[in-house]
Amino acid sequence: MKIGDLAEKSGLSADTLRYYEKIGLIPRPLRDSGGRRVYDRTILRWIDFLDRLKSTGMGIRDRLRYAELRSQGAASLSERRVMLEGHRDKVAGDISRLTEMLDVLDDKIDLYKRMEAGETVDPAFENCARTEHGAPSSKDRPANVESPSERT
Amino acid sequence: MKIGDLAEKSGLSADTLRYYEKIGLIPRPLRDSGGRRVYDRTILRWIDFLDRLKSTGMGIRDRLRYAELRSQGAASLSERRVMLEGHRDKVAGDISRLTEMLDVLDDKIDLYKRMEAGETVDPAFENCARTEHGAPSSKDRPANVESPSERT
DNA sequence: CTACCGGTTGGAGCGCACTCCAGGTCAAGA
DNA sequence: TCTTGACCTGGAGTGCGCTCCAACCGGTAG
Repeated sequence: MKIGDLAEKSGLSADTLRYYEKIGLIPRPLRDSGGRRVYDRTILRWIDFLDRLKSTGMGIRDRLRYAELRSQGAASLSERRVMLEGHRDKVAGDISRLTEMLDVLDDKIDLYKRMEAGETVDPAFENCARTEHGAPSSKDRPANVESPSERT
Repeated sequence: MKIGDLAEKSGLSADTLRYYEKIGLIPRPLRDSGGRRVYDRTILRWIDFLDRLKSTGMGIRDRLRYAELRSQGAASLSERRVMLEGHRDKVAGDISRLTEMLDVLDDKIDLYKRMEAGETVDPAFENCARTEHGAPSSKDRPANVESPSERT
């Protein structure tokens, strides 16, 4: 497999593949007689996994560290496991944040639909949905203000 | 509320708040007699919502667009709703991707644990968990290779 | 009066993750 | 043989999202 084929199969650009190689995310492939990279198709599984790590929020530092450990073979197994466990927890946290946001968005979309339909809705609830209930209280008013006009 | 107080309450730095103001994410606040920014506490809800948009993957362009629409008031309601619906779908997609990854990670962590325990596991399943089953087939071997030695 | 603290501005710098480009080599098809 | 096109290298450039800095100002406590 040449770099163009791999690019097509992996969804990354040839530039990105060379970049990943340069920084050490993917191992240096063999070369053909003309000096061109020749990839073993097993690299695809690794790239897929890397991609998943990335798309689930693992930064390049950690991916690099993981790649380094991987290249060290079986001796790094437990360290890799620890990294994966850490990432697992991060992903679980992200899922719950996103799920919360889904509720917020649904509420807000609903609110907007009702407002579009001409329903009278207390606009004080804007940007409050499920995160901060209630309209702003009148205590704790801003003091020291020069000219409290012009409300955006 | 001065910028330092808002920074503390919002979790953003004063620099970031000024930056958000500069690019138009948050409206220009009033100033006191000394030219210092004085914030209405309602800004906190907006900042919180912006933060949620950001932390759930909405880029700065879209947040900017949303902020612009918001500043136009009620006339932009339906356009904002459309944006939120788009984001909602994106978030829902992200949740399913993350949930998939959670499974992949759990499988992989399990695999590693078994390997650490000395169990004989086919290493061909590395980086395959739930995404690509089976070991690499022997058909489709890399051809045209000069020297298939030196395996990283 | 002076020191200090927290604010002001414009602009430079940074880390991530690519992305693009110039200028070259090489193999295969017309 | 000539041309085409994929590939090579090193390095510059890009967009996001801040973050830091110098140099300055103004109110308050000692």
